[in-house]
Parts: sequence; structure tokens; C-alpha cells
Amino acid sequence: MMPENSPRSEAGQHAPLEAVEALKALANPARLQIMEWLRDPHTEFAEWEPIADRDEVGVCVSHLQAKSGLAQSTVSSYMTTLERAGLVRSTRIGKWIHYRRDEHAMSRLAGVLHTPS
Amino acid sequence: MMPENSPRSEAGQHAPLEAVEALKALANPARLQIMEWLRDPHTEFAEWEPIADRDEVGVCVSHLQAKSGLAQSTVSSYMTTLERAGLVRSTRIGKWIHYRRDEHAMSRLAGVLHTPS
DNA sequence: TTTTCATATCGTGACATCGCGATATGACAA
DNA sequence: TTGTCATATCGCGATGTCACGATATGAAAA
Repeated sequence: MMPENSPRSEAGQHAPLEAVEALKALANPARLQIMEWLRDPHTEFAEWEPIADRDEVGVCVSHLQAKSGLAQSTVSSYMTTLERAGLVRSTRIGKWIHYRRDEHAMSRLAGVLHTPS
Repeated sequence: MMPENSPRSEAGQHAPLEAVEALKALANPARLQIMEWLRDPHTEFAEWEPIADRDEVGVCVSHLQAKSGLAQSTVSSYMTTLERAGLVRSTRIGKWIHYRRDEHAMSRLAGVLHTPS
């Protein structure tokens, strides 16, 4: 049974802080760009030798760094930001940590902005 | 013919700055909350007497201020931020400036995050 | 073990955002 | 014109983000 005098028990009405964190993570040109690259890593990173299947595990930090032109530390912390926001998942393969998009999370976030009628 | 040595002339690949501005505008709990209220202004602002048809012109700053509990200047500048980002449109009715969601803009932004397959 | 190399974390100055009170603007009323 | 009221802009200290170089971590190679 639901607690009787709980304020705003109308679930799903308030702006979720989780969504705000995800939007903050995307509200940066470099991070948004990386997220778009990770939509089709096989095509976008064709000029670098893949360490593992990019459609499965995504792209390693070195290749993200090479394509973006940003400092290594910058790319690393950006990917941490995106992962904390729940927008990417990481997989270690040998020495390389690979990041891939979480399509479900992106889809859910898009739904917060615009619920298709 | 395309200029031969122009860097990244692959159109439509880069993350649009327009989208980044919109995401920045939404990456704040109060502003995101306001955008959600403006999805159904008729219901959300039922306790305040409407100055005009809310489904048409949206909600005036006074009512947004009352519901949010923020300072008047804060709400005003937040709405300016959202309007500059192209996420709301404004209409003056008497002394009251009303803001309503731009659903097309929100839908387009959602599409940047997740293109439905 | 020591070295190498990919990635993460730390520390930084420059700059942006936050939310406010004070004040300006500008439409309407008197 | 003067006053009133809704909204916009200004100025502020506090806090957060930016992108970097330097350094730490930690896995694998030598």
C-alpha cells in the first residue's frame, strides 16, 4: 500500500535529476560529437585499425583522442562523464578500454524531451 | 566542384552547435521542469486564473514564477535562455508575456539524441 | 622485477552558469 | 503626465565547467 500522506506521489511528473545529468553530459560540443560518432563506430573510425569488434564493444580512448584532436586526459574524463551519466558502457580488452553508446539510455532521454504521440 | 583541401567537408556529420545550445538550456533542473510543465499547461497551472488560452499561448512569467518559487528575475532570464535556444515561443497579451513549448524544436532535438529506426 | 603503454586522476587558471536583489523598460491605467 | 504593474536587464559573489599538462594507476610485455 502506498504511504497515505506522501507529497507529489504523481510518479513521472517531476523533472528527473538523472535526466539533467545526462543533458549536462551532452551539452558540450566535443561530447555530443563523440556520442554521434559512437552511433556508427564501424564507419566513423574506419581509418584506425580496430582492436575489437566496434559494433560490439565500441571504440577505445586512443582512437577517440586521435579523431577528436583533444588531449588524452580530456577525452578520458569526458568518457567518464558520459559513463557516469549512463550514456555509454565500457569494456576492457587487453590494455584498451572501449566505450559504446547505451542506445536504451539515449532513447529514454529522447523520450523525456518529446514523448511521441 | 568541392574545394580540394578543405578540412572536414563531410556535411551533416558534425554535432550541430544549435543542438548544444538547446541541450545547455535544458541541462538545469528548473528549466527542464518548466519545459515539462509547458507540455500540459492547462492541467499544470489549473490553480491560477488563466489570462489567455494556455493551450494556445502558454503561460505567463508570473504564473511560472509562482509555481517554481524562483525569483522573478531568475524566471525571466530562464525563459529568455529557453527562447534563444529555440525551445519556446513568446506572445504578449496585454502586460503579460506568455511562453509556450515549440514542440517541433523539441521533437527535432529528441531526434538528434535518438533517431527512431 | 622493470619497462612500456593505455587510461585515469590531480591541479590549474580562464571562463561560464547559478540565482539573487536592484534597477530599467515599457505597456496600460488614471 | 504620473503611477502601477509585468517583465527584462544589470551587477554580483558563489559555484561549476573547460581543456590542459603533470602525474598516478595498473595491465601486459620484456
